[in-house]
Amino acid sequence: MSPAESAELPQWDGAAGSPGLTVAEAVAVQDRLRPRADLVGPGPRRPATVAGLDVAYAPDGDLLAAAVTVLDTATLTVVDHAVSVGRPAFGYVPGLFAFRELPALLAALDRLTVRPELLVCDGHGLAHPRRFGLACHLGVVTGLPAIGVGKTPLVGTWTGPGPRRGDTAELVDAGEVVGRVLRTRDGVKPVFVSVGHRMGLDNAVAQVLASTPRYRLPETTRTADRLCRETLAAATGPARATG
DNA sequence: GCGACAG
DNA sequence: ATCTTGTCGC
Repeated sequence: MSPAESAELPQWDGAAGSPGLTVAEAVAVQDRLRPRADLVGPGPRRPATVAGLDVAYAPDGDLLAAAVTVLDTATLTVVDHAVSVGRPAFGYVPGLFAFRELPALLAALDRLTVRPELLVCDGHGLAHPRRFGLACHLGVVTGLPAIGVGKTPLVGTWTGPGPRRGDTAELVDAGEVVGRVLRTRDGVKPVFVSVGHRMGLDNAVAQVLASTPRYRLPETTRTADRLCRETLAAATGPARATG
């Protein structure tokens, strides 16, 4: 990467380890934004496009690359994409993920030329200790329908689901249904689906199934994951010759 | 008080 | 998230 490009890397307040917000302030922000999340939807039943978002971190944790891919739902092929490179905006605090990744994700979203009809986030939405995970935050901030698809649980308990693709179990936390545990492939570890914004849980599960024709994770997540890793590699490895 | 804890 | 050897299977 050229010096000119490096100079344009987005820089957000607070380098890693010195966040611009305190934990208490971040929690207060979540409490203030939570009422603005639409958890009912139902959201578009047949969206034409769906976006995947993901972030990759450099080994030292000082640099990150965010990627957004927009897929045509009919073919599940990428029709648009964008990336951003920067520093984590907050330390790693389970429950405060958005403050770490959201700035970079928003920067990438801003560079899209196609406005996706749904955001599929790598992480949770409602299935969060304060019911305001990354997917809720991203949805509220962008105004777009958003759902969370987590690979591991953050909160909640469940029983099942059955062993076949499409089998589900309720994800329950403190007596509330906060999401659904969904088997996307026969005999493979399930994923955790929760509502983010402007989409109901039934539809969220349907959208995830529609985007997992072959692997455990949605094509949205897979394409975004690949893109952010490639972007990070390009921003890190090769371009350090003269040193 | 102690452990667990999205990415 | 990232690191990392080996192993099972299409």
